[in-house]
Amino acid sequence: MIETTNRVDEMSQFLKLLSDGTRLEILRRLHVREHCVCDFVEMFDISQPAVSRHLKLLRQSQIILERRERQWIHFRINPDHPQHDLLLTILNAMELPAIPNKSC
Amino acid sequence: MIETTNRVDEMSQFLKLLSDGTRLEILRRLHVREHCVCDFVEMFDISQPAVSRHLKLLRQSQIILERRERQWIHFRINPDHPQHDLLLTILNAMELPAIPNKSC
DNA sequence: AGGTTATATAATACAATCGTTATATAAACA
DNA sequence: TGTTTATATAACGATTGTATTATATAACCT
Repeated sequence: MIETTNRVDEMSQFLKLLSDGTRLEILRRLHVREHCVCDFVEMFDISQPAVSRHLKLLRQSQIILERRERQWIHFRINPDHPQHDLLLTILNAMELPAIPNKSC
Repeated sequence: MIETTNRVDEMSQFLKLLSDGTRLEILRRLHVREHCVCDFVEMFDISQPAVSRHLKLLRQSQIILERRERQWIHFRINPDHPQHDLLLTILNAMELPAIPNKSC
């Protein structure tokens, strides 16, 4: 049961990281394309340090990767994260369902 | 963007409910079969009121359904919950990967 | 070198979460 | 009716999460 407990703990940790609206929105944007910190600072109604902290949590858990280019730090989703597939499923589940075609 | 924000909020609320080890374990068990409160009280090293509170959160959000039978209350996963498919994906992601057969 | 821009960290306050113990309710049973 | 069993609620405390402001660091530009 230790094996199972670890899996539950890992999953609950992972889901905890996704269970914040700001972080989910960050990931939703990163799913579309790379963004720098300043994009998110503009985007949200919270302080720059608050944004920085959210990004740090996602980075520390390897859900996102960073790349410095001159003075900007760009973030992107890490496709090699163990739960990457699940992340995509969750992000897709937030998209609007496709509008069905009338008469193909 | 209001539409999107709502979707993000709903999802983060949903994931918050799943981001607790005890609740994930409860759901993992309910995925196998119905359980009564007393099963969970035996199973975990927390008090009966603590178990009751976790079940209340899952019930209030309609992730699980309850059924009273004599003095026991039985819980089961609600297959009609809007995020039911996602829940199953998450529960399955916690299972051990199948051991590949050597030479079929 | 000094100023500006981009980002991170520290200190702190507040709110949310999760546990506990004590108590209430509801059904079963003697 | 009184007791036992199953479950829920209330009150409270400890821990964690998330925000803020102030400050530090790092890169770039005169």
